[in-house]
Amino acid sequence: MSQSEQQQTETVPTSRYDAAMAQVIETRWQQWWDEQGTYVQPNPGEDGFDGSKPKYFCLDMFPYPSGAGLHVGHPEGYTATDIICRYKKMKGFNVLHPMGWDAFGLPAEQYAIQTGVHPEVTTKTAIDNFRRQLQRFGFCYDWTREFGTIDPEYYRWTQWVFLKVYHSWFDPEADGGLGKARPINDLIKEFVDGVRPVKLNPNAVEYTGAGDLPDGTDAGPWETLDNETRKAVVDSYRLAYLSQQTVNWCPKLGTALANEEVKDGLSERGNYPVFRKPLRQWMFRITAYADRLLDGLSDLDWPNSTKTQQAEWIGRSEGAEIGFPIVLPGGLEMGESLRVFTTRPDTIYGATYMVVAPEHGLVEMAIEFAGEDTDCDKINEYVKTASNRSDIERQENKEKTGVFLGLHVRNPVTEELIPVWTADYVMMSYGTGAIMAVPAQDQRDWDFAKEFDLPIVRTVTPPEDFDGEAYTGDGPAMNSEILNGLHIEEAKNKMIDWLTKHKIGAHRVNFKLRDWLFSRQRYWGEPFPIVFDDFGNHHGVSEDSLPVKLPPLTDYQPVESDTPMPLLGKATDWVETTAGKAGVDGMHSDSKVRRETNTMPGWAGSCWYYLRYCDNKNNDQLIGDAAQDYWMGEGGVDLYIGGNEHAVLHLLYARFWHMVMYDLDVVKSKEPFRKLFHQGMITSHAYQRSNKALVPIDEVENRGTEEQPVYIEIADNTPVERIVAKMSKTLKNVVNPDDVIAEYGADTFRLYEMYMGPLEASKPWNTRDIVGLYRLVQKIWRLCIDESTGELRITDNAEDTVEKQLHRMIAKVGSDIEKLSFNTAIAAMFEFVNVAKVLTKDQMERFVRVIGPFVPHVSEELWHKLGNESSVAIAEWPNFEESMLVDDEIEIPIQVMGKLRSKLHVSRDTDAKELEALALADERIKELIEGKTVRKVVVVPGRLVNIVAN
RNA sequence: GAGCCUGUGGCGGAAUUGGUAGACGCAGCGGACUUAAAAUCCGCCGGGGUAAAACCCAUGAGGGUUCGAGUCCCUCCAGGCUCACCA
Repeated sequence: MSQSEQQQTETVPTSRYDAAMAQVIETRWQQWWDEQGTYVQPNPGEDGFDGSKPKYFCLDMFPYPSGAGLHVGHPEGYTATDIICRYKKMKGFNVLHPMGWDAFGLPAEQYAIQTGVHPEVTTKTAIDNFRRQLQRFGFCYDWTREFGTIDPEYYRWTQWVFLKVYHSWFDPEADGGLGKARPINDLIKEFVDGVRPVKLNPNAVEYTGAGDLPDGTDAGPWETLDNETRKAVVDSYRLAYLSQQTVNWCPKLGTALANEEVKDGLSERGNYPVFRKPLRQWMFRITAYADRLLDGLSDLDWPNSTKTQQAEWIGRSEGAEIGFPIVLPGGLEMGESLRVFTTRPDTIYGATYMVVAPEHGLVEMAIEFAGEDTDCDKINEYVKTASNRSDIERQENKEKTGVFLGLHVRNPVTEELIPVWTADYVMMSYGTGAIMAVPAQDQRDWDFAKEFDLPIVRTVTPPEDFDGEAYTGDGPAMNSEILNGLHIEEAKNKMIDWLTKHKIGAHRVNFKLRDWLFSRQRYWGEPFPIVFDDFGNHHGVSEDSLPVKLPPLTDYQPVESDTPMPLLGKATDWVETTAGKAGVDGMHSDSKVRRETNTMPGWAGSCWYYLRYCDNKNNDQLIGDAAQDYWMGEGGVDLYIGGNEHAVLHLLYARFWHMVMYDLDVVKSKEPFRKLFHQGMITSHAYQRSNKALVPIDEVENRGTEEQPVYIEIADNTPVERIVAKMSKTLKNVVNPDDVIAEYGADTFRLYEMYMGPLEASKPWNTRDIVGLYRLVQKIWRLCIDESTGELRITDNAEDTVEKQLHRMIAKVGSDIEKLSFNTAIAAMFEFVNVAKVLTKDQMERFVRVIGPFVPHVSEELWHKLGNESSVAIAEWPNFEESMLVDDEIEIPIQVMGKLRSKLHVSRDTDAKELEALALADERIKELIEGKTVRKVVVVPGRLVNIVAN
């Protein structure tokens, strides 16, 4: 051994906190917690459950276990909830803090197709990897409650909920007009008893099913009807129903997608083009809940932006539905009206033409009753082009196109005949698929009118200096006979009254929200608990034949095609079965049935998972009463943290399921998630060329200094700008949590992510900054442990300033955790270790507990070194004294005219009079106000003095 | 096009909710210890100004309310997110 090496070994302390020690400490305690069951939270009725404690249900959005492993964004939210849960536990709560896997869905299937490995295998591998990674963070999850949405014991209940919804209808009159779901058997009984007229659901506008009954017509007494008609009527009321719908068909993915899964005409997964196509699909009647989904938002402690997004998605707008009598070529009135929805009934005098969507029924009628002015070829051509245009094309090209249908309607207020056009700027899916065009007050109509030379009549007087085109602002009505002079609101009301009185129209509320398309033609999802008989009628299987297990498929390659071919169709043995085997009540057990071959969308499993955590081992019920009463209580989940990318989809769907289950007495809380919080995105850096193109980080070098960097793209020596960008594989700026833990340990990682900034803010990852938090852990260690011996460093003399600072830290950390302000809580820890040089045993025991939620491993290690045998996780949160938080002597700024000029050092409780006197007597102040008149002295005791003098 | 959010040192961010702007961390600079370095400890650290002070400027820009504005109001600029031909 050389001399220098010898010296080195002598100088390196034997017990220094470094990465190697972090690994040892962290894995040791993680194993111990696991053995001890430290984080296992018993349920009501189980051993060790203490019902006297209040509950805290803290939920993370469970991850989708992808093959790529954990992203640094995952532990951000998870560390936050972990800190809160540990804190709440120490404050005496029973804490429910579970974790599971959202494991069905398209990405897993796509990945399986790419790799040729079965999705069940890849998904389970990914889950194991995710679990390992999460456990390495030392999160206090109760792993005995873990499950995946792909577990048959779990999706059994997903299917059970589907059946519940399937066997229900929405009674709009129930609950005093609020409406609620009721069992479908109630409805049938009302039909049988003659209490309710038997007719197709008037609210089921989408229904085009088998019964051949015109919408709204009474079918006659129940007993006179054949089975087919009865079924058609009942089915039209179901909350889960089959419908021929124009859906978003994605040929590349071989499946239909929900509106929510289509962004800018491309599939959210994979970015493939999406086209409109009619398909027979399972739908959820979520529109029945539009009002309740909207109204329920007001009571929730959710971010405003999320509430706004949901409200806008639901898209409630008030206006009128108006009928315009149709006049065929040649002047024949056939007694039918073209119905439109408008938010501006006051502008009806300016309605100079009508537009219907290309898919609207009137287009066919125009061809059927074609006159001289009807160019059938042109119309057919237009409709065909419009349906072939993907949504992206529609959005890219907003130039107005359209064709005159050759027929007219009578404007019911002016009695004038106005032409009817078809154009793709009117959507079949909104309102009635038809509009009255008022070019003077709507820019889109204006553009169309200009394009096709249609008349424009202003009915709202624009301001004198108005030089725009369509005027959408307020002003007195003009050219509007009975409305002239009225402002918009009054005019609207007056017109609606008039329309109602003349039975031409009525007040109407319209929603953007569409019913939820629930079928997918893919393999990796929950099968429907539904079979079809030889006549094509659907039947739910019985509850006790659940789960309907997903059949193993070796060939899960999707068929890229324009016609849907559900993958489960390949499992012929599974599909072709009998009523007895499938478990259909009320059919002969040998009757042949075919199983539904569509699967549920990825959202299904996440719609109710929070409930299952409460009682995940219950084989008889989705959730037991005692568990539900305790954990869900009145308000549901106490805190739900996850990304805002779920602001609409998941959170809206889950609320909908919850409301249905509430109506059907499955759950007792009105809403699932009382408080919601979104963690911000963790971003990274990348470089940007002058043309805004992004450059990966490994293609740029800094040719300047640290202080004045000059970033140059290596390939062509051009300067680029350093910007904040999302982490992505292509930019090569992804950070792997495993690497960070290996270099610094999990405690440092946790501190770093919490110290980056406010939890809700999006913030860039800065590897350089991690060392600051690493040093904090080391300082904590050195404050408590003698590095050279590994023994505790304890003093018998409590120093006043240290004791005071400790109380402050306890108070600050506690209140900051409650506010989810973790960065400032950590700042308080820095301040404490910067002040404290040595602690008494009593002080150390309090200190170690306060840091516990943030750095559980170091805390546990020190806690045990202090002689404790049980976990610090179940220790009590230390108290602080209010009196220790304030200084006896405080500094009071003296301002003159609002500018800081001097300071007073006075006793904390100096009153206003004395402060004023002291301030005016201050040497510096005397100088400044000399020769001036003191107009006013503002004194805020304990805060400041401001002298107004001039 | 509509709605929402954000803008504070070289960087990440604090600011008792209208009351001393820049807590805390990173980076940087100076010093102590060391043969040297690392680690650690002490100090400095928005700009101008001064020997040092005083003082002046400063929270994207401009205006307003107020004894007092990063915080409230109006206009504008920049960036981000969401929705988007929704009648």
